[in-house]
Amino acid sequence: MTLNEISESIAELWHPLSEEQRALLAKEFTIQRFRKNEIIYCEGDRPTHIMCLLSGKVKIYKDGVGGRTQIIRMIKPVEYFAYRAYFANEEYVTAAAAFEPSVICMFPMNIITKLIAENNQLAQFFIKQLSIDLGIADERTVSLTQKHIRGRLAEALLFLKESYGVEEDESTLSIYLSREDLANLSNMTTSNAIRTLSNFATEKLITIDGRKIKLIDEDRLRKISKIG
Amino acid sequence: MTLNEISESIAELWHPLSEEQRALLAKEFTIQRFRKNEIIYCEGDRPTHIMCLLSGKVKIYKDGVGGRTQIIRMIKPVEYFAYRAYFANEEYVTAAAAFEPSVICMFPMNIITKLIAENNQLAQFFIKQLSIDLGIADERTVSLTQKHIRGRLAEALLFLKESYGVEEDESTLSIYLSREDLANLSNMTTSNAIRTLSNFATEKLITIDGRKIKLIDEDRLRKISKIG
DNA sequence: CTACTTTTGTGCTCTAAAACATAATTATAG
DNA sequence: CTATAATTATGTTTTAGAGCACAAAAGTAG
Repeated sequence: MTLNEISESIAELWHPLSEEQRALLAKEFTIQRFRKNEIIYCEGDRPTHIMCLLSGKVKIYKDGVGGRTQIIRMIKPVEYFAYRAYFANEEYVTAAAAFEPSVICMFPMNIITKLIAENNQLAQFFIKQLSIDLGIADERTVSLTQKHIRGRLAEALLFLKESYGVEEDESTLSIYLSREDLANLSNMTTSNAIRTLSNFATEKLITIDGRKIKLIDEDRLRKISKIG
Repeated sequence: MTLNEISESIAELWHPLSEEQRALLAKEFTIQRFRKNEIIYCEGDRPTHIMCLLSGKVKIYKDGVGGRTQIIRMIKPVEYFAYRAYFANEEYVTAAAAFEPSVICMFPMNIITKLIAENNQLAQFFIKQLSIDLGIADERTVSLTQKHIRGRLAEALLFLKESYGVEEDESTLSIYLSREDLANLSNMTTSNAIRTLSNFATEKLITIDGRKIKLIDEDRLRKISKIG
């Protein structure tokens, strides 16, 4: 990957910078590849780099009580992640892993902090991004605690379409998740994810072929998601 | 309240500013009083001011499906709130109300935005605050979805002590919540809050006298909260 | 003081979802 | 290719917690 290709991808971080600042950043970043299911960072680790997902798919998750895992959010290209803990001066409270082979660009956080101090537009980018994410987190708390299983699964399916899009047929989700990941995303047990998914298929809301999920009746899915 | 007293209170916003910037802010802020249970803003409202709670207690909450309410976070003096939606360029996704008579200082967000653009320390204050809040939201999501009722209630009681402190006896919570608010804070029905609370009393973890709650065995409460 | 509303407390019932059990199918490794 | 593990599928049981009913207590208003 050339520096040019990369600077295309990391636009939001890159654009606000002066030539000098870009030179500094260009000298310091590294690119790292992760295999399917490889862990990127763990809960309790000390954050050192901001990460930008160049290609692939990444989950941010948290292991809770009794071996259950909650997927907190999912990252798609070209999003930034892994910086919250550093700004809060904490260790990571979540973990991150790659769903699929992923390429990640890493910038040392101390450089980013320096650039933020010099460059107000960059500061504002982070303020906005954090604000958006906090709003999503608040919404999600209520969805996950109050909606019923069907509502939560419908929401998850629609979210996956929104985030990662569909294949050429316009309806097959581009992300292939295991039933377990789908369960961890929508706060239910794996067996309930399997059961509810096949109920949705029986009701002709979706079709399933292994991990391929095709959304057939989005309107009704939306309704199910909404009423909970 | 004199400007001096106020500038004491709103330190985090005030300190980073230059004389000129302080003058601007001093000209523009307003003070507003809210009665017990009065609504401060609603979901769907357009945000215009950042608020700083000078005295009193405020809840940020969200009404979900089927008439259930979730308390998302609680504000104590002297904390800032109500700014997230503006930064994200959204309407409020939550509502806010006063638990008790509260005094709130309001600054127009367009002034704050201007000050942020000029003053990098102020930008960094918001980056840090948002980062901390996002971490709390992530933790909370997992607690609320995975812990059992007893764990969630124990967590809520400990949180209330942490946030609002205790009275002179060193163990009575300074905040007097209705059972319903306690339920909405810990994601359960009112009857389960009542029941679980009186179980805790029977087990000598707490004593209850109306809305006065005294924490007796904090260690065990912590254990109950931890194991879920 | 009396009437009315809201909050708290307790018992009982019901149900959504977890837990468990067991196949069948599909990957993965040796 | 075979053995082993992981994932998916389905049926059954169990249970945590919601829902409902009702009474007592405490606020609030007229």
